[in-house]
Amino acid sequence: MKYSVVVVDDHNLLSQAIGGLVEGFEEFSVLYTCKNGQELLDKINDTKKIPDIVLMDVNMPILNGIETTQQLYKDYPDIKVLALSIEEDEKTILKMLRAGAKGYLMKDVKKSELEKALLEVMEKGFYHTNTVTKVLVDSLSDSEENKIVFKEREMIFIKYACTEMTYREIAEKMFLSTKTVEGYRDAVFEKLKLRNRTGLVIYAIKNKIFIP
Amino acid sequence: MKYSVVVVDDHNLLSQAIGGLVEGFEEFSVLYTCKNGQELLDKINDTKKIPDIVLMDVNMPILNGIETTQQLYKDYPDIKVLALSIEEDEKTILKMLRAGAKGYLMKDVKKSELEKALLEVMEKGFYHTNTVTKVLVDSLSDSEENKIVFKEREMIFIKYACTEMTYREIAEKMFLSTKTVEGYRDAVFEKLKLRNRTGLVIYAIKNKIFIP
DNA sequence: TAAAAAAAAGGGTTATTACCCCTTTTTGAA
DNA sequence: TTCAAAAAGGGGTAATAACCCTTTTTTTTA
Repeated sequence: MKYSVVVVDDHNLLSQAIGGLVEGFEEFSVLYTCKNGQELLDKINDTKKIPDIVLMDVNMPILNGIETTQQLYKDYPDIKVLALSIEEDEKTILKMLRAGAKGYLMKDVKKSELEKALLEVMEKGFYHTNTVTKVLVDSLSDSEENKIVFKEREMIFIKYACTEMTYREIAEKMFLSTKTVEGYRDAVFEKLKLRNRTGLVIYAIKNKIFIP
Repeated sequence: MKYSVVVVDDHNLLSQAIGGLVEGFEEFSVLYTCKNGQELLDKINDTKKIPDIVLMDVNMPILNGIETTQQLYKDYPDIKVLALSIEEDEKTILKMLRAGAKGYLMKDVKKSELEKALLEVMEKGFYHTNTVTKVLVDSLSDSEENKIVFKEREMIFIKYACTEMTYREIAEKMFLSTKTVEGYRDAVFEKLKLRNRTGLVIYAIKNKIFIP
């Protein structure tokens, strides 16, 4: 019995091409394809056709790969997700893996590597390229031994950032230029892999840096 | 013995004019004047010349009237603050009063009213114009009888706003246009008198609308 | 004391936010 | 059934935020 694969990608051409490759593999066959995460979740719920493995694009309209994977992992923990993306940045890779993906491939992956990845995910439970492994190791040193450590000034900045003050106002309070304050913001965002202040406030409250 | 007054305003002309008026009052005399809040706090700490009443501008560089009043109220609760501003908007008035101001006058106040206000603040503890009283009454109905009530959709919006999602992403999640989502934001900000999402996140966590 | 790290700040760009205005459609109650 | 909210959304704009990259000065430490 072949493993069943679902391809989720908003680019019709690409998803068909990938589907074609998969059909060519000895051990795999395509169950169906979807144009976005919502379509996948709906299809699984409606038809109960549950794939063994999902080849998931990360950037899709309606419901993106990260959110879809989270949802899927919650409702169907046995379905393996193998991420397939053009993006290679650390943040995205980590988010996808944290969401439950078993592997992360670039879209320019060779046929042979795709097959290898699919097989390893089904048999070993994961498949990681060197790039992804490095990201994992780096993130590990952030969360275990090294922990995330803020400098004095960064800590002060975080506390001010947990108010309604603009960066200009924070700069006035700290007797610095706004550019310096924005520098602290960038450093803190990088350390915590954040996109905006909303995330910082939640982090600060969670970690009792700021008590509301 | 006359009551001592300190005038804090970044406009030299205006602070001198006000100083002149105060000097003309039977019961008051000017102790000194300052160009911003920081200067006032420094002067009080350095010289220990503590005024009975401070005529405080709201919009000043370095340290504005709201923050200065908060600080002053914490360290010297006996010093009365009478706010003097060109701004007449609800948010500013409320912030100034919450910070501890005993009254709030427009800068185009007449000499006789200024004297009356100073006297009443010293003798009755407060002086409020009709405008300010209305703002107080309105804010009261928000915090006691009426309470702040959010509609269903506003609640959902608030929960999404407590993530790193942009409004565009929230709109996609809620199957609405960004304009509608921005409408919810405006409504919520108005109800809570907020300036930005940072304040909303803190409010939501404080009030257990969102648990991080 | 030379090299490295941290702190401060500037320049520039684009996206997002916050804040107005105002219109249409839907819905609910009088 | 009509009147009034509520819900959804459009247009425009200025300020702010986020994201780059670079430079100078100060502090640390190897």
